[in-house]
Amino acid sequence: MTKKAERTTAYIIETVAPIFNRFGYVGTSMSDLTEATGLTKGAIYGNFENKEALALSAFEYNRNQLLSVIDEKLDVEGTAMDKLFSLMKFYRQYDIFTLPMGGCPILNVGVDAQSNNKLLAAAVKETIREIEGKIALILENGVNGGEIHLPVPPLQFAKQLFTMVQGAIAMSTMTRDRKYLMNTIAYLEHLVQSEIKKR
Amino acid sequence: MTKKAERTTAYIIETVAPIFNRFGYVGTSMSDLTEATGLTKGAIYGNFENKEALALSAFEYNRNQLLSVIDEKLDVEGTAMDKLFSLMKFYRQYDIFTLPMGGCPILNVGVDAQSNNKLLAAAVKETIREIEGKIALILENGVNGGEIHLPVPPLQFAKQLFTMVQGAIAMSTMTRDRKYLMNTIAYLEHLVQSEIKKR
DNA sequence: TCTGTAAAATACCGTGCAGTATCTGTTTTT
DNA sequence: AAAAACAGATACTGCACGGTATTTTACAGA
Repeated sequence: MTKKAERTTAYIIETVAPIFNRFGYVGTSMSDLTEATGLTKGAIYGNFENKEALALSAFEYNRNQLLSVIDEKLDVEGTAMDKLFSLMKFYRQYDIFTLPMGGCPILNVGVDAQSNNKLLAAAVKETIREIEGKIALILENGVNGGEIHLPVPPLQFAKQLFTMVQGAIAMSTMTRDRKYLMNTIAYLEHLVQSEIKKR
Repeated sequence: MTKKAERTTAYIIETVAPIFNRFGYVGTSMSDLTEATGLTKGAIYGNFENKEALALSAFEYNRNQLLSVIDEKLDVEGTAMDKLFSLMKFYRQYDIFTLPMGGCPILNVGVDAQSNNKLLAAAVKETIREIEGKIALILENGVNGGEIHLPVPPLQFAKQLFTMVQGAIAMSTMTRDRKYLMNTIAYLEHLVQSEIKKR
């Protein structure tokens, strides 16, 4: 059986992660966290060195959730095109997916931490790199299999795709209008279909 | 001659605007502002009701700077295509343009204020609406003049364009890599050229 | 130059912050 | 079941926060 402290640590992280993501690093106080967890400061500081370490763990928790869903969506059976469409279908619902975690962790933490917390900012940067890499890999396999052709190198195309997706997320977040997400993904599906698929 | 207080108010706003934009509403303390301005709390609170009112004025100051540059770029002599390219050229340098104001005010405030400050969040939403409207107007004139054709209504096309631009801004900001901006704008120029220009 | 007023400086609230030393209760091990 | 180890609660620290009442200074109009 897992140790008591391990379970408490896990409980704290999953409770605290959406709060940090939603209100930001400076916008979240330790008393917000004791209130949400029902634990005292003693319990939290017994499991985490300080606020920054907790915030980092919280981001990593959200990030891991996101990365595993992306892996799952890209791991579907089929062609590179099937995988890409599977990912697009996921992003069409991205606002709903990220609702329980308090919004897009990449956007929220990426913007919030930019000037307030170098550690978090670096973690976001790395996460972006990873996602772009995953998409690029699919594209590369598609090219090598003779299934698709790209006007630019796979990684650059992946970056372009992800930039547009992230733009849609940003606009949907700021305006609270999910049409940005829907319309952008629809456009990207059209783009992928008509631009890179060999006929 | 302008009254003393008016000049002080203006001085406070322009000094404080980049700080609020950079560090966010909760991330900026009144003592940060007294330090930056060289004024005391008495001076600041004599000119602004409270921190929130000051933050709102600061955002409006940045927003107005941005909107007037956009107006200027869209007011160039020539066709709708000329105007669009003029705007794209501006966004290619957007990171440099926004450097003295502490980053993109739409992205920074839009994300930061989302859960911390309804007033600011609403102001951002309205600013987005205005910019989209300005772009849509150019597109509409281009369509009416028989210069361009659009696959969707002007406002929707404007929203799509702006979403991609904002995505590039977000990615450049988060990764501190301006290539996202360059590549995305290059793509958009190609898109505009090939998709909507009548030949 | 004098004087009334407007503007800015000062000194001070009360509160909430992150963090901690210590104590108590609970597991786990023997 | 007793001892040892660990987890969590309590109570507290010093400090920085936003905001304000009051005093001092600078300025404009006569």
